[in-house]
Amino acid sequence: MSAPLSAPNVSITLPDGKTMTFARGVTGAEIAAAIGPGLAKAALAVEVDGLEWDIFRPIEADARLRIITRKDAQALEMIRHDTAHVLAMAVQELYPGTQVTIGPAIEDGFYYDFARNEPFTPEDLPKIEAKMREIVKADLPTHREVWPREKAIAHFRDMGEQYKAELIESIPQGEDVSIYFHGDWHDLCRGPHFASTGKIGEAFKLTKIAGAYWRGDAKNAQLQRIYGTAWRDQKELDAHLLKLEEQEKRDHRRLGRDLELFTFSPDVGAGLPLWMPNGMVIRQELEFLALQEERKEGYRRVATPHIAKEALYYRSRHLPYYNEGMYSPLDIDGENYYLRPMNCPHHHLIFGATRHSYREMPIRIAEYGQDYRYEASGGLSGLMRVRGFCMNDAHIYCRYDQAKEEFIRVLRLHARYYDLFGIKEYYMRLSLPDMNKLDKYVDEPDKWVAALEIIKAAMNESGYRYVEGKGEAAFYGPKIDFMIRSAIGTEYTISTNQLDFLATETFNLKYIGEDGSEHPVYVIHRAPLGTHERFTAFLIEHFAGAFPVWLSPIQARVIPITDKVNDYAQKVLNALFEAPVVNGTAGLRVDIDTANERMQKKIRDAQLQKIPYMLVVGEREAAEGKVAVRIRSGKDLGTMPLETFVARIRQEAETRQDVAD
RNA sequence: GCCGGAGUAGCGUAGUGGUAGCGCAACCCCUUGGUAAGGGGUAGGUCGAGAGUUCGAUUCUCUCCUCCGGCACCA
Repeated sequence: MSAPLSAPNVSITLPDGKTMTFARGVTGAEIAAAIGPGLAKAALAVEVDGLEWDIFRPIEADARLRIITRKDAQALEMIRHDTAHVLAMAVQELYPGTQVTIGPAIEDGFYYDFARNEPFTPEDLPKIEAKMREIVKADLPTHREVWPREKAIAHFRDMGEQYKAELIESIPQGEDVSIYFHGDWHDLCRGPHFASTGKIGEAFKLTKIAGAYWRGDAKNAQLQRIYGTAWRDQKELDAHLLKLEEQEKRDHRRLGRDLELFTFSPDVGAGLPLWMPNGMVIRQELEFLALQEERKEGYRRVATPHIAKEALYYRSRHLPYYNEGMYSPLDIDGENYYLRPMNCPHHHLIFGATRHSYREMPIRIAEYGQDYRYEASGGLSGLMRVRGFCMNDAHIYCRYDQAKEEFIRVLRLHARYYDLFGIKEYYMRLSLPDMNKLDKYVDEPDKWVAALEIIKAAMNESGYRYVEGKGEAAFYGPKIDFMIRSAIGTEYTISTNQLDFLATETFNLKYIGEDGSEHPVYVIHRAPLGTHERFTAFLIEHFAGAFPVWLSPIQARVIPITDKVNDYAQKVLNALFEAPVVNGTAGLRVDIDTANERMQKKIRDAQLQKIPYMLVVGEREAAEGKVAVRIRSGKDLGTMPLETFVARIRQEAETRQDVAD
C-alpha cells in the first residue's frame, strides 16, 4: 500500500477539502485504502483532471484527483456499465454456453448482447434480475489485468467466446488489452469499473428483450439483447419509471384511438392510415396554414397524379437509387406504373413545361402531395412512420446566385411554424453523404462540395445551430433535417430543407439568362410541415391531445343542464355556428350534448375528449342570454354574455393563439 | 426485412378441447340534476384470417395478416 511519499506527484482533494498527495504509479484503489475505510466506502472511483479514470489503473501523470461518490453525475455511467457486467455474469451462470459480446452504458441504462441458440423469454428476466442481486450482495472484488493481444485472443477462443475473440482481433497488433475480473468472471473491457460488484446498489431493473445484429450489421448473425435501466438510488429509478408511464400517456397511437383521430385496418394494409373526422380537422387546418404562409412567400399551387410511368423514375434516378423504398409497379396495359415515392419529378415536369426568364426566378411550386413508400414492415409505427402519406411539399427553382437566400427564407418559414406551435425540443442536422457508401449518392464530387458550401453559408448567415450527420444526405444532395423525438423516445425527421444539384441535368431544368442563353438551376426541396401523418403524430404528443383552439376537432361543447333548456342551448350552438372565422376552415366547430345524463357526467366526457370549452347553460343563463364557461384545465371562467364568449373564441381561432388563463 | 411477444364486442380485459363472460362506451326507461362517472334494463362476438389434428378447435399445430418491443432500414 502506498502511503503519502516525499516526492508527491499526485494529489487528491477529499470531500472535506483536505489534500493528500501520493507518488506516481499509485492506483485509485490504493488511494481509497489510504484515505480510510469511511471514505473508501463512499468512493466509487476517482477522477483525474476531469477525465474519468479507473480505480485499478496506475496513475502515472502529475494529476489532481477527486473522489467520485455515488452522488456524482459521473458515477451514473459507471453504475450502468458495471450493471451490464453483472447482467452478463448472471446470464452466463444461469444459461451456460451463452456467449457474451458487448454491453455498454446507454441513455437511462445499459444493455448486453448475448449469443445463445434458445431465445430468452420475458419469464427469464425476473430470474436473471434475482441472480444479479445475488451477485451485487456478494460484493465480489474487481481487479484488472493487462494481457498481450495474442494471449487474450487465444484465451477467449479456448473458452468458446468467439465474439470476444473476434473483437480483440480488431484491435491493432502489438497492443495490450485490459481484462476485468469480478470474482472469477472476467471480460475484455476498457473500464473503468468500481472496486466491487456491491458498489452498483439496488436501483436497477431489466426492461426488455430484443434482437440486435452483431456489430450493427444486418448481414451478421442476430444476437439477443437484454435492456435494463440503472440509477444511483431507488428514488431516481422510481422517478424514471414514472416518467416512462407519463410519456406513454402522450403516445399518439393511444391518443389517436381515444380521441378518434385516425385508425388502421388490416384490410387496407400496414402503414396506410385512415383519417377519421376529428383527425381530418387537424390535417385541414395545417393545410390552410401552409396555404396562407406559402402565398405570402410567393409559392404557387399545383396538383399532380399519384402515379407515373417507369421511365420517369429512371430519369429522376429513383429507380437506381431508391428502388427498395418504392412499391412494386402496377402493370397497366403492359406498361409499368409506379406509385410515386416523392412529388419532385412531377413538379420538375411542370417547371420544364414552359420557358423561364431570369426575371421570374425563383419559381416556387407547392403541393400537399400524396406519396407511397414501401417502408420496411418492422419500421412502421402509428402515424410516425407510414407507407402512404401526404407531404407539405414544394420545389423552389432558383438561380445559383439566389440559392443561399432562398434556403434562408425556407429556414425562416420553418422557424415561424415552430414558434406558432411552441416547438422547442428539436435540433437541426446537416445531412451529409457517407464517403464509405458512395454508391448511395450521385457521383458528382464538385457539385456536392458547391451545394454544401451554399448550405453552410446559409446556416452561418442565419445563425441557426446544427449538428452534422454522415450518411443522412439525399442521393441528389445535402440537406438540413429538423429532428424531433416521439413520446416513446424514437428520433424522427419532422421537417426537411434540401438542396438538389441533380435535377437541373436529369430534367433539363434551365432558365434563360440576361445573356440570352440557358443556365442551370438549383432545386430546393422543402417540407417544413413534413407530412400530415408525422407532423400530426408529433403535434398529438406535443400537446398531449389538448390542442389549441384552432386545431381542436371540437372547439366548444354546449352542455344543457336539463332538457328544459335544450332550446336555449340550441340557440347558443347556432350562434357559434354562424360566427364567422377568417382563418381556417371557416366557422367554429361546436357540438351539443343532449344526452339524458347529469351535467357532471357531460363535463367529464367533454374533459376526457380534451374539448377546450364547455358551455354550461341552465335556466339562469337562458334567462340572461349568457353562458357559463368552463375550460378543460378545470378552471371555471364564470358566466359571461354569449357575445363575449364568441368574441374570445373567434379571436383564438383567427390568431391561432389561445388566450392564456 | 430480422429476433422476440401479442391479437377475445368500439375501448379495456376474464376464460376454456364441448361455439364465451365482466367494466366502460352504444341504445331504451326512470331520474330534471349547477361544474370530473345517478339508477335500472337492452342489444352487440363467424374469439385476426385460412388450413391441419380431433367426434368436436376460440383453445393444440402450421401458414398468412395486423399490432407491440428492439435491431436493420429511413432517398
